[in-house]
Amino acid sequence: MKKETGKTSFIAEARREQMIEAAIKTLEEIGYVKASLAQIAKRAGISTALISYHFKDKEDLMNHVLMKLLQQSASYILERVRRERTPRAKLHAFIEASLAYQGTHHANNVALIEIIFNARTPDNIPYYQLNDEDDDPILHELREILAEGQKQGVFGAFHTEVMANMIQGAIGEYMLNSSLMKKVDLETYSKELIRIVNQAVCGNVEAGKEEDLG
Amino acid sequence: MKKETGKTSFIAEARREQMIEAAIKTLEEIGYVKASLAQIAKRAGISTALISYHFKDKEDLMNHVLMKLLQQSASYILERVRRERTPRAKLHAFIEASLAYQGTHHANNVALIEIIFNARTPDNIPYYQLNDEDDDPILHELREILAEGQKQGVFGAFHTEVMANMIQGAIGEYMLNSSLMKKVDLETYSKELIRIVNQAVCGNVEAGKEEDLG
DNA sequence: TTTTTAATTGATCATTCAATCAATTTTTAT
DNA sequence: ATAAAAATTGATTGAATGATCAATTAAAAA
Repeated sequence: MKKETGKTSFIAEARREQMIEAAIKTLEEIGYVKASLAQIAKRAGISTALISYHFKDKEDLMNHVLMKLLQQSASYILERVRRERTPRAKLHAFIEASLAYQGTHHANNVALIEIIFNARTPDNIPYYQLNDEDDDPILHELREILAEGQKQGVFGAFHTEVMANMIQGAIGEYMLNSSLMKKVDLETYSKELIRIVNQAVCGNVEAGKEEDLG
Repeated sequence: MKKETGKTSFIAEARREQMIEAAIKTLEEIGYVKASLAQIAKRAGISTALISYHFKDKEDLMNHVLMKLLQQSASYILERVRRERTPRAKLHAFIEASLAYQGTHHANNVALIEIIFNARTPDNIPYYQLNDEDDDPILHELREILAEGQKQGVFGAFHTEVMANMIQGAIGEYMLNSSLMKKVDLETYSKELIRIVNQAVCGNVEAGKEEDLG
């Protein structure tokens, strides 16, 4: 890892992967504030200094963790959405896959939350206030599904940006609100949310026309 | 503040209030991780030791800040909801007030987020995973509005718990997602969200009967 | 006024942490 | 086999932090 070329050896890459996994486990177990390099190293079974050797600094490590978490959930969801053909089926798949991922990758979600709400850029801007550079690919897909449904006339009139974020918010709520998790199991929440959203997007196409809707 | 009686002098109470305000400002400006007692004291124009004198420890201070933030937003929202009479009007007021509070109390919301996603109990449980003891009074009100609307027959059939959390999630999304704030202004988001929710709760009361809805 | 109690401070302590470095082992290249 | 580069470690450093304490000032009670 001494050379500045983009190349990294297999062993270095494996180590980095190992550290990223250990970091995720650490974040889940004790949270960001207590997730010191020593704690992460302990879980990886290595020395603290080795982390500094493979990553520029702690922020660099956390950024790699974050990237991995985002890519993993995005590919999981998008893959399932793209199996479907119609906007309605895609929308259902989107909600179902988003919630299913949370159910099957709990540690990942906790780690994601810990990083997003704790990490800050060098100029001290919290990650949760960062506008995802280009754009969140998941939200982008959701927007496209909604727009396509409206174009095809199977969805009614509504403000797509607001609808998309409402759906995302409803999905995220299940991840954040643990008392909700206790009251409603994942399957029920998924099924009912799909039903409610379906009702919301179906809309009253004629009635909507009286006003200028986005 | 030496005596263990419940009484606190006026001056002590004012100081505590001042420190809580300084803590909110600090949390907004530099975030929880960097919000050391020294930073908070600096913004309050007092010495670090004085915080330890008036609060048991840092966690105690943060708990007081959190309580104040929760009470303030709850009273703001609930007061406006209770002015309305019909379930539909109450629901609209709920959404509008929740979003309006965010718009007019930005610092408070940032501080709230910082605490909820960073603070942990002594046994290391993050606040965001805590089931609000009894129950969140805001969510409770929302549930009641929805149930009452269904009872009166002005709302259709839907799973109230899921609907309530979907609405809360949609509201919270605006607070958390800053790229959304840039794309859609608060007034538009509020108006459109009310419209969408209205469509969702109105429901197709007859069509819903074919299945067993919660 | 005097005395007692409350409020406030500066200094200090022990701890924790990220980062660094020289030294050592392992891997790769010659 | 040997030299060179990469990987890994233990120890250390310097900075930051929460908490504590004796000392000082302000307020309240006597």
